[in-house]
Amino acid sequence: MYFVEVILPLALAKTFTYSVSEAEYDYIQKGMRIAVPFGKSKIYTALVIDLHQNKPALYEAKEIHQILDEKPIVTENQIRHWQWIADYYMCAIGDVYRGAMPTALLLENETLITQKSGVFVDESQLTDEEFLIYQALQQQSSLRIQDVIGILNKKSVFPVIQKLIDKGILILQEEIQESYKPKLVRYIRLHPKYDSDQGLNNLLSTLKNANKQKEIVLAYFQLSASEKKQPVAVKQLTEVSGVSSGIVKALIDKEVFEDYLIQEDRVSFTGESDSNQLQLSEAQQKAFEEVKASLLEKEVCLLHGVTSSGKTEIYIKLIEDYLVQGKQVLYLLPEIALTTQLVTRLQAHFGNKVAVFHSKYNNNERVEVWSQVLQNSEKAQIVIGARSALFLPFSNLGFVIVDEEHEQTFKQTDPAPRYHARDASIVLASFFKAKVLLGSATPSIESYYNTVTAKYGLVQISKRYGNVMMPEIELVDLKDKYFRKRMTGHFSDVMIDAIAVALSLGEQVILFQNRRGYSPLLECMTCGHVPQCRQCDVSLTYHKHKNQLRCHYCGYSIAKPTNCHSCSSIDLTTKGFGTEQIQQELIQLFPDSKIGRMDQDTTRGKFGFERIIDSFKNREIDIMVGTQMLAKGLDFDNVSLVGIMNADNMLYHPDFRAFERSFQTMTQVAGRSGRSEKQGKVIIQTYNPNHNTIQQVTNNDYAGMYKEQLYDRRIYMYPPYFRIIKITLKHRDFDKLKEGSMWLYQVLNQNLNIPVLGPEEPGINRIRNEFIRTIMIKIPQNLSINNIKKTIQKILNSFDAVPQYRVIKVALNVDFY
DNA sequence: AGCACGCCGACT
DNA sequence: GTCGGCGTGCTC
Repeated sequence: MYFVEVILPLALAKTFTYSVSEAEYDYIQKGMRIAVPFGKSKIYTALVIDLHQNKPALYEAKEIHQILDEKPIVTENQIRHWQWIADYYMCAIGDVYRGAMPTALLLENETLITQKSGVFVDESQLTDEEFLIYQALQQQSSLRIQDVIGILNKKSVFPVIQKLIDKGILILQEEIQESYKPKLVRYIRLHPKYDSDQGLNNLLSTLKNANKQKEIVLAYFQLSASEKKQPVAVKQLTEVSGVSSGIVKALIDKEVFEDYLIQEDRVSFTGESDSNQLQLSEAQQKAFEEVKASLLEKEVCLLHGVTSSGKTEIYIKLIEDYLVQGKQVLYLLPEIALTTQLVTRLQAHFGNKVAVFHSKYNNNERVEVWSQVLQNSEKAQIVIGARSALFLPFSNLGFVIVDEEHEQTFKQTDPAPRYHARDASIVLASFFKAKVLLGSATPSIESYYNTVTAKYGLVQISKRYGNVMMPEIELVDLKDKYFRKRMTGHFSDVMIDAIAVALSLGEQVILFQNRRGYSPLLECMTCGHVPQCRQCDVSLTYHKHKNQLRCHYCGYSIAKPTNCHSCSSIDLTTKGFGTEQIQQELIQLFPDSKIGRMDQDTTRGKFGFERIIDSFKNREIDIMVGTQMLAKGLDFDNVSLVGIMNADNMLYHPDFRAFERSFQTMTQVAGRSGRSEKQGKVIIQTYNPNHNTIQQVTNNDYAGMYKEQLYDRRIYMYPPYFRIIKITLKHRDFDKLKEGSMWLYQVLNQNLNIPVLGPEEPGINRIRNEFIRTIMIKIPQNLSINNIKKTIQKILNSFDAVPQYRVIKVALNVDFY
């Protein structure tokens, strides 16, 4: 009796046991995928994590369906890492497995319905519905369940299908197919019979009367000569010669050419690495050596360098060191939008050793990077990616860089696993005894605290690269400006003058407004009614360009109403403002300038972001208006002015990190200003010019911000002194949710003996028709987090055992960000 | 998580 | 009478 232990891509805490034959047992290795039947009709891609001979006592193990791999595609270190993530972030290992694998490697079955062959069918014996299915099968050989639902126009199609099976007309087939298809490129070469000179002469004479064909042959010779014996692709040939592929085909038929296929990487980069030695500035060189020294002693080092201090060059130097040792390097970025810039820079040094992995890559591309990393291939020595890149099958990881370490996008919030890529990568690195470098101009309070307690090393750069000065920051008091009527729309006179000066000098301007859309609200002037989302507890946002109202939580949209839904008044007005309105106002103020906008609405699609960035870099745009997307590590060399339209809406978020984040965002946006020969300028419009955080931004006072925030965190019991677990409960029934969350709160509070807060109704208390309550648990640093998690898990299990409450959806967020 | 089974209201 | 609503329980 032989068995395998597998994990399934489902939110189930357990592993499952299947039986295998002796031959299969000998063949299968840990880390291979197998297809297994699960439940009545499903087939899932399971991952083998163990092989054994212990027959389960309580149930009969099913047999596996098929083996999908020839070699393991998941390493033991990965499984160990996934297990750590599941334990630490309190989710099922199946959640991690599903989130970690490229979807193309995780196939489910599809039930196909086909007609039983050689059976006589008496059509008069069929009901109308049965006849419809039968008829459809005369057109196509097989139907999917989804197709049948369409044909019958109803959901419960299984009874009908079952009857047809009983009548012996249909059979069901379970299909599971690899969806990864290697990319094949068609190449062409001269037929061997023309290899000799004699053959060549023959060839030219046979083509004497075929001009087009002769052109192609000549183009072929040209290409094969210039490409230094490189194979010639058909596509290339038709492009160069300008002749249609039909003529190529004619020549293949004539046996002048022969074609062949080569499997090609979708994700390869052409381009040579320059052998130029990267020259570090004195400050960079010093930082580089300090980081190296620090990493000799500690596993993790924080590189705190002000904006534009040239951290990337230091990373590159460090990467070189690890590549020399033959190690793999993982470079994590908060935003996939930033990868293009970085990839270009890294390729200039490392050529084809750079691979990219992120969620905007399509399935096939992701599978290719996965297998290159697995094979420790030359092409994937350096992997750049967003947080999910940390799930790749590294075998020889030596160095991890987490750039813009403070960014909250490193923490996954919605589907489980709710992991923090920075923290999870530190654990991953420890499995390989690899080193980690965190980089930021505005480190998170947590990471900086870890350097103060000497857990991490710390290296600082306080000067910008090339001795560029830090920008000069000017505050504009909005209260005063409105009082003295010096405002035009949302622009103060100071801001308008500064923009005009910058434009007149041919310099570019960035304006930051942390809210997209035209204006958040549409309000009725007669009755005060504000249109709300039907499914969520939020007001709809007005988007002028599309003339519609949209919900930013669920995407629901309606056309802009002409009169109030409540009182039918036509006197509607807009309140507040977003990027779109700023853009409109700018067009009025600076009609001769080109104005661009960068936010979620304008950067959709795979290259949306790059397009906008490129046109700004190429100076096709004079003024760029954008949300915090602008704050993330982009380098522009002609921006002399940065304007922050309203600093206050950031400061007053109901969140313990609001001040830290405001400081980070403003400092990062401000950092986009400044050029080599001239000090940059930043103008911040605010109602609170004396606010501590605003002052800290103005004085570039990270230490002051850190000290003040740390004090608050201790007083109010937040990280780094306390770990936070946030529990979110959701249900459509308001009263049931209220009761259930109160029950859970009370039981947690009685059993934990640590601060438990809530159950709280969040500011937005309904999304997609579900009401929401949250409970926060604060765990002091000196207590065992494992024991507390065990207790929480037990309490959640008993919550689930209460019949009224089990329908309430519960989500756990460990280290809530 | 999905999915089937099973028990109740509203309709061809 | 059926269709489909969702509460319940299980999946190796």
